[in-house]
Amino acid sequence: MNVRSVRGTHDILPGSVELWQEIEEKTRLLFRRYGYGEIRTPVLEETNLFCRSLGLETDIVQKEMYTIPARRGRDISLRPEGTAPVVRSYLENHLNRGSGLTKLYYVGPMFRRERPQKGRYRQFHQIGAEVLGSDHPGIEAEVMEMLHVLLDDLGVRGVRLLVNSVGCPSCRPAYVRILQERLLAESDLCADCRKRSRRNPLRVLDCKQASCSPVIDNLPSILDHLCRECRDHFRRFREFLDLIGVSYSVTPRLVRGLDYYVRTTFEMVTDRLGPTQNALLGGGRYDGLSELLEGPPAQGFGFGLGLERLVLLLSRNDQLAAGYRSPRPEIFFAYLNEDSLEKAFTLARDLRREGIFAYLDFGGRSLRAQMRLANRLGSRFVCVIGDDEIRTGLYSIKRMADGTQTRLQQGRISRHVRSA
RNA sequence: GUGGGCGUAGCUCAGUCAGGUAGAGCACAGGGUUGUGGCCCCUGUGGCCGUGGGUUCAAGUCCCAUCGCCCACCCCA
Repeated sequence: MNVRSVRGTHDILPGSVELWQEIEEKTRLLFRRYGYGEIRTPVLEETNLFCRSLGLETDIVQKEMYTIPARRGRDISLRPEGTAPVVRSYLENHLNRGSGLTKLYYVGPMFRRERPQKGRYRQFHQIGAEVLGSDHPGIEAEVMEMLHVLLDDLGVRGVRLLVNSVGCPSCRPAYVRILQERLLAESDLCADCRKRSRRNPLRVLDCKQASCSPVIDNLPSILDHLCRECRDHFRRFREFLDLIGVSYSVTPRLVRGLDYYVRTTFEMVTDRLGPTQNALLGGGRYDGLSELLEGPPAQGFGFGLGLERLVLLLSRNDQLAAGYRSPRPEIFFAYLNEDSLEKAFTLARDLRREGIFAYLDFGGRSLRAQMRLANRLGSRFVCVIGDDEIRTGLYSIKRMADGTQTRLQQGRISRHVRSA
């Protein structure tokens, strides 16, 4: 076949889609308990939305967006992430009216034009949640606790929570200057880091090159340069985490890619996805984002979780992935000729109307082949229809488990299937 | 964008080193059983050997190019 799915995109087929459904169902149920409402925003947004919110220097904006040219200045792009669209919708639809706190979650596809790799695709899916209208550190801990419960519910083990504070506009610039001075004086950095040192020094902290590690380890920590408010916020946040009993490690090197983050940032990582694709989910606070979009001040906090990565983790967990079996027919109608097919056709319809899973094959197979099919599908009963049955009005019903067979009147079939 | 691996039946893969009629298992279809599944046995369908070019009497196999998939780097979910 010469038509294939586009690079980096994948079909989710029966047999694996059920795991996705289970994840989504558990998520919806849980998030509802925490007061989140679902929001569905368009997959297309003005390119500008992402340029302004994520930052022009980010990889996403620089090279990873699928952009469709449109009227000058109004190009549109497939969304590369979920937070900016939610905030856009929040502002556009005045969702802040009424209560001070707005909790929203979403599930859907995101698009980034990168080289596909294990756990990273061009169309991928995220579950995300955003809390708008509060800058309280407690809500941050609540989100993490909720995620903790979700992963636990799903049977994900071995996930570590990393937390950090990246400061705010009043303290971060000073730190970045100090950092940059130190970095420009260093000679043992990789080529990328030398570039980053000039353009975006914070990103150096994220470098995974082994050769850069010793240098990075000796750099000043942002946590030592937070302003009083940020320091208090971060301390309070950790107190709440302790209170709920969620364990974490403070990771000053955790900077994250997007410009809009302030104060608390976090990731949940696992070593079961490889050394670099280790982030299962990530997020943080973005109090200035609304203003970047020319909205009124509005604090925000949220996360995005990579569904493909979650599925990858769970697929190795036999009880969830390998345990799936397609639904088994309760009764399979096998027929011998065209007349009996018509009878089977109407009988199947009647039983389905009673809520029974009735299976009828149109492959023109021999009776033997139909029996084999019924067996392979795991049907509990098979009804064989031939001239005898039509003449007498008594239908042969075979229980596949033990091979016993009885003859029943049409009206009795459903009860028989149900009872056994 | 850079590097590595792999493209042979619907699926999983042998065959490539040493050029000589295209293979196995599973799946599918028919039969052994004229109206009855599983186990077993027999038979059968199914391949531009990714694509194009080159070398050769002869290419799945050697050479060149190209496309695709996977993995890794970068970065992230």
